[in-house]
Amino acid sequence: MPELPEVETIRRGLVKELAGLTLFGLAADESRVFRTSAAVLRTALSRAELLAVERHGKYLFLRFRNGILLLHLGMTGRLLVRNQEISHEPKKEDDSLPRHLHLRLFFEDDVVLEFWDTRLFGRVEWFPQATGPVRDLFPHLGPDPLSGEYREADFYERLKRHGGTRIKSLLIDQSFLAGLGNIYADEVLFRTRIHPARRVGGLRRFERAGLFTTIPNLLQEAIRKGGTTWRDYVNSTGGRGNFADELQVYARTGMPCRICGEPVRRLVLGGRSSHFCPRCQPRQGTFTS
DNA sequence: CACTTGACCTGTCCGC
DNA sequence: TGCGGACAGGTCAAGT
Repeated sequence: MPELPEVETIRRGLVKELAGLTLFGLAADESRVFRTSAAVLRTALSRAELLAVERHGKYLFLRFRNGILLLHLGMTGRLLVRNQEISHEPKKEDDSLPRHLHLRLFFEDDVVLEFWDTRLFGRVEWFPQATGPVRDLFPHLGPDPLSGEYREADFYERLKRHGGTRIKSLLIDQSFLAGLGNIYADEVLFRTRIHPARRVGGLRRFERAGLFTTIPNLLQEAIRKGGTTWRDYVNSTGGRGNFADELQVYARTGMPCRICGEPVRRLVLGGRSSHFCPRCQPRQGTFTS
């Protein structure tokens, strides 16, 4: 489900609902989302005060005094904050969890954080004794476009190293930029009028500049709308995001382009669907800035 | 090294 | 109603 705007929306929700609370227990299943065993988690996270909720790209982190818990939602992961009293699900650590619910974190004041994931592409991992920036835990990730690490000269410099790559594939490569996924990559390319199959080396200067500014602007706009609910995504209170109304090309195959009326087309690149308008985003590029 | 493909999972939808 | 295939917002390992 979630790309940067959805993860950021969840992060803000968790800050609001969990900040400063102490975690005193957990229930976990044996699923493959766990990179750290439940026994280790249980030991590390008994009586732990939540200090901060942080994010880099699509990676979400719960910071405690004795370490950092990584939560990655993969394709279908959900994080839901519930109140114990109204939750009908297991109330004790040793009760078994319903299908697709993999982790429950019990906080004080009857607050419970639940991690659900049907497709099991998500990930839960404990980094003991981690006290530095969360970014250091994943050095192979590229800069987060909403962080101070995202800088114009560096962006152009790194684009140069991937001249033979199709721009769509590069935009969703998390080692190039952390945060864009299939939806927002397609939307960025529509807004910059760049055909997804074009090679990075063939982009013109105004197109590279357009990408640099459009990427963070689009992400911010999506965050303001609470992210995109397409199929599975919901925020930490179970609510939907409204950015789906703003999508110009993603999942609009065959529907008229909102700018020129030409039917939106779909094409597979690097195994992923790409949606674009063949008139607004010609393969050979546009000639105006 | 740069880049592509397939695997990992489950669920839904669509055509027959 | 059932069955097969295509498709799904992400990452990772293995292939060319």
